[in-house]
Amino acid sequence: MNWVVSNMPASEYFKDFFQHENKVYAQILADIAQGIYVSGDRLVTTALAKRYSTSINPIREAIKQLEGEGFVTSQKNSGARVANFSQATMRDVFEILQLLEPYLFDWYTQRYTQDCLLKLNDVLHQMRSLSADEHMKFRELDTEFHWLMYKHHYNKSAVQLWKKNKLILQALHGNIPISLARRQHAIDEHEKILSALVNKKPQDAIQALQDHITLGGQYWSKVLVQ
Amino acid sequence: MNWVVSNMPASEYFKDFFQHENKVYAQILADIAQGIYVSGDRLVTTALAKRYSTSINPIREAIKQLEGEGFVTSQKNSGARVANFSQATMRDVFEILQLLEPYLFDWYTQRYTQDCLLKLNDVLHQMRSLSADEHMKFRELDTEFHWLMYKHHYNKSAVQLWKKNKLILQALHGNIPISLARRQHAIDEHEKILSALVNKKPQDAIQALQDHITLGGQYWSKVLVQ
DNA sequence: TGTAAATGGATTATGTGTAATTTGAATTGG
DNA sequence: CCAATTCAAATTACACATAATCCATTTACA
Repeated sequence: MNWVVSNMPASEYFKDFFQHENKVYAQILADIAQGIYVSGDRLVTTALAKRYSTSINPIREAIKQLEGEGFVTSQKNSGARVANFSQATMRDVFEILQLLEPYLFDWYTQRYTQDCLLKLNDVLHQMRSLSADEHMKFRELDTEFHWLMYKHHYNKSAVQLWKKNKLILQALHGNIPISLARRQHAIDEHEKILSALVNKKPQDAIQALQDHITLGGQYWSKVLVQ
Repeated sequence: MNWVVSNMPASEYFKDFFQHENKVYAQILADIAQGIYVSGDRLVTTALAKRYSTSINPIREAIKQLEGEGFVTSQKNSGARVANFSQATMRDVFEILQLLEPYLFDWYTQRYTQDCLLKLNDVLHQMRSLSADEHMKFRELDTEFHWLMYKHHYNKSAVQLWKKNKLILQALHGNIPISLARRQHAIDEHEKILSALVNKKPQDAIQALQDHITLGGQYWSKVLVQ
């Protein structure tokens, strides 16, 4: 466990992704997403209270909330731990995303404006211009690309669910670097989605999105096997 | 707000649906599902502490967990309320169920045994033999029918998600009676699913399930409009 | 002597009481 | 009739007491 206090980077269109009024809750979650606490780590209330300079109760409540969201598990009289994000979990998460994303995306294909596409293009441009070692930043931009398309969907529960599963993936990936090949593929896939949107071919866009998710899932399951 | 302490009925195959080690949490959730607390009701910690004869902290933690699960919303310094289960929420929930159920069911169509089908048939038989006024019991059996098919799915997050959304629906329906016509239709739809399974026609079964969900959604959205 | 059970102390979770800040509504005054 | 103030009630945070768990060491027995 690493004791650097996390400091989520926030790009322009991405600020709203991690925001939460409860400071302690947001910090713990960000620390889980950043891999400062990893799967299975104990979350000792007294230690966290010191770390975030508050008392035990706020910590306990934040942990309970995270437990409700599935990021944390706890056993009676034996405290809380970061949830077991195993390989099986990743398969589960990917399968849920595979259900959700086309659903969320479908709405977007009927509502997007020129301005939206410009923003997407901007993010894509940032992805291209990243240096080879900025893995975290790349993943963040990838998520941001999708976030821009889903965030205004009318089904807020579905959007929240997507966010939650994305965060779990982020926690699972941790700091594992992405291969440059996969990065290029991801950029290409995003490009394909974007161009289908520009050319007003929603069916192609949906197909491209589904391919993108499947390929991403395949890549990560291979990487995490070893 | 009605102050009868809830007492969830539990049929044979359904016991595991509401079980939770935390007594206070389970009680509050059951009370929300039963409509004892309805959408928008304040959850005053001191009152709940008296009601469940405990102190404020356990109540606060249970509420935080329920907040994480989406059953409760809270504003800073202004306490917690039962989440706003509006009509829009119902549409959202149905749409998520529409994504989830075929996914969960697909696995079942490849794994069910003769014994499973007998249980399903048993539940169906109970549904048929209910008296006209047992609305709650009917809905419970309906849920149980689906629960039997999904509970053993490998994707536990998806199963939990399904449960959560089912509970929200239950809270939304509250004690609204079901028309006898809809009851008969529901029975017919279940019958169709079951017979497709018996005849080993998984595609037909999945189609029947999708129809069943769509028709249920249509019925309830009409009922809740007035 | 080796292994398993038992013991005990330290650590941590859980539950209760209490003080302080905030809220929201009723009351008062203009 | 509207605005400011006051006051009760509830939330929040904190300190403390109790109870359970964990881990290392010791003890008992084959």
